[in-house]
Amino acid sequence: MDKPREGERREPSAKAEAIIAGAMQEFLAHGYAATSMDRIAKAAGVSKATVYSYFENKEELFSTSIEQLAKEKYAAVFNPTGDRALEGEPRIVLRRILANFLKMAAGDTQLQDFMRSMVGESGRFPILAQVYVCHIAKPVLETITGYLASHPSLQIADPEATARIILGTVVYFAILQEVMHGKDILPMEGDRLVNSLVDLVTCKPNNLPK
Amino acid sequence: MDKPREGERREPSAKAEAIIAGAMQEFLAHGYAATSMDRIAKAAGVSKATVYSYFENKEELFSTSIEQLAKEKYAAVFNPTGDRALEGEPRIVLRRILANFLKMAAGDTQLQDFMRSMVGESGRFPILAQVYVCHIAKPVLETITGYLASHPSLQIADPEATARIILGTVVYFAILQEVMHGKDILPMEGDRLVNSLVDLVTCKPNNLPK
DNA sequence: TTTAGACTAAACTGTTTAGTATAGTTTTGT
DNA sequence: ACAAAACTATACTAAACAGTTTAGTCTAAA
Repeated sequence: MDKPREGERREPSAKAEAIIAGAMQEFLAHGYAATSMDRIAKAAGVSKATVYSYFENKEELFSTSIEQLAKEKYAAVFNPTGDRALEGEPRIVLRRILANFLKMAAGDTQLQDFMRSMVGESGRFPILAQVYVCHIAKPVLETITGYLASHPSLQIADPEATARIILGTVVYFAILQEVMHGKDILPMEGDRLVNSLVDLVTCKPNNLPK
Repeated sequence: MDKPREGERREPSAKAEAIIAGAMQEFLAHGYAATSMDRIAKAAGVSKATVYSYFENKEELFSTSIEQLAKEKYAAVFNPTGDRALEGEPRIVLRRILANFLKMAAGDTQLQDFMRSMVGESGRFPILAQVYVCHIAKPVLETITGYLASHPSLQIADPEATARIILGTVVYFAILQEVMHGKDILPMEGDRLVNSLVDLVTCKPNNLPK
């Protein structure tokens, strides 16, 4: 009659993983309020009682799922080019990293749904906002800031503010084009934006687009 | 027994306005799925039957409310300084407009909730995304682009891309600081960002912050 | 063979929902 | 003054919801 929760975590049980996977799918597709525990159980191929044996309630399952997704997406967006992604001529490195982010954002509908959930539920789930700020935005901004500051050839007056400009430009572009489906109405090549941005921050706007 | 809907719009009835106001309040506070029509009726000081006499169903009321709010917020954010906001030295004009936007975004919690709803519900309500793209993002980008292009002294190589950089920078800053409550963890003065941004796009990064 | 834990399907509780229907009350124009 | 139109309050239906409980199945170890 005893359930597997007592030791906090016994092992990354296959059932628990299936439940989280099903929960992610449903929460991302329908949002927190419109997703039922019955649907999650069905999507996970598991009984509802099993869901409740692994997770206290709907809120905990939601938080757990989205927090894990945050880790996955962070890793997926910022690792794929390997740890040597920062090697090379700064302007080329910047272009490659930013273009890669935009490519990911355009191709990964789960990432788009994740952005929607994060922003959309941040009011009712402040912990999600905190996870985003601390575990995604902060390390990314610090990485960019550090990179800009450690390359004097770039001549960045205020690396911290410049990091905000860089991240804001590409994230809002992804939101507008993909999340809000703006690319049909306001088309623009990601590379064009990235080139303009890199030219701007490296203070070398020496050519017209294309 | 006949209800006032037959002629599409009879007049901006006080009841209809009250219903929309109540709906906005509840939808912004709790999101679409978690808002009940009973609560909207109560918030509007109106019976539920009256709500259904003015609006077909929940979805229509939601769309109508958010679309109206989009108009109001667009006007509130981009008009308050008057039509002469674009007069004066370009760098000062840019600084004033961007700083004003950030001030609005920081002080208007309804605007923050509106951003949350727009992004959060854009997956389930594509029409909202369309309203945002066509009636907010597009005119704003065109205004900025036109301003940049019509001031050759600014030396903007690609005004269209630069407009995206400007808007993305300030909107994502507002999202990160206010919507996601990042200002407690990653504090930064809005003016510092605006100064860096304007220095960057006008190609005069001639001073360190403050 | 027994036993304990993990699991399932299904029923159940109490609440909430969208939307409708009804019957009575106020407002409005004439 | 009067009748139609607009409105309110309330009750209702049928469905869905979170969360619990029950009764029973499967598996692996003792």
